[in-house]
Amino acid sequence: MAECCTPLTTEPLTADQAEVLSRRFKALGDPVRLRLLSLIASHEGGEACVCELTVAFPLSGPTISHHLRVLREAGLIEGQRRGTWIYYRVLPDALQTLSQALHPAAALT
Amino acid sequence: MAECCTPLTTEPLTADQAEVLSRRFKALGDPVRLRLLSLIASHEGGEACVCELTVAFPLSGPTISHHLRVLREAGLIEGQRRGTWIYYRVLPDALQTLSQALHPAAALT
DNA sequence: CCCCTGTTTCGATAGCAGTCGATGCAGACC
DNA sequence: GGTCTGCATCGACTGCTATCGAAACAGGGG
Repeated sequence: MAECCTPLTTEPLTADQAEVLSRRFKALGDPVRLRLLSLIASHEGGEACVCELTVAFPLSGPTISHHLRVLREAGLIEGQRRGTWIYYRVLPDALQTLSQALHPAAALT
Repeated sequence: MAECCTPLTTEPLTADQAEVLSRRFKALGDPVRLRLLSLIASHEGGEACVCELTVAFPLSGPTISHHLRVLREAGLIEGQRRGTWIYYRVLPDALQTLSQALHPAAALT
């Protein structure tokens, strides 16, 4: 699974580690997805309904659904159906993994 | 310039902030670029020559040069010519900005 | 049971991104 | 000065991606 908690600044990434990380960073490499993630994460209760997300952008429903799927398949969010609506929630571990990977590791003497 | 030191988990990103951040994340969304960045950052002295980077991948010189340009234009690295060789160095502030943006902000009560 | 709403999936299209070979440019060395 | 090496840029090709409208699917309510 190539888990990586070591900052990429301390030692070179292996090809496998880079593959895993880049997959997630690529998911963040779109302004719409970044705002979707931010909307979900900062929403009350840590989760948001797709209907709330859709109205926040001048984009069609399928497009929002597509971006949510990209985020979901990158392991950054997960969805849960409750009755009529589907609620999305951020997976904090994924964010932390990325945040740690980018940590400048200023401790390099 | 839409600087953002607030984690995207605490409040929704504006469109401008998302534009700036996504530009950098997109640059990280490729395994080759991620490994290039890691190679540069973890290299002795914090900088690496292009010639060392090129031989680390089964890719052509122009392709490596292209990826370095993407990283450079994203503000993640900078290059400096010294004699025959060009040395690239990581800009730590950029990494820290991204790392902070992704911080899970577990402090949300 | 049928419809209505919310969400995803499908198919198509236009634009972007990764890769290469060829070429150009800047220093170094003879 | 000519040439050789290191690196960047150019032009082209291929594959991926963002977006949409149309259609399918899932629950809820009449």
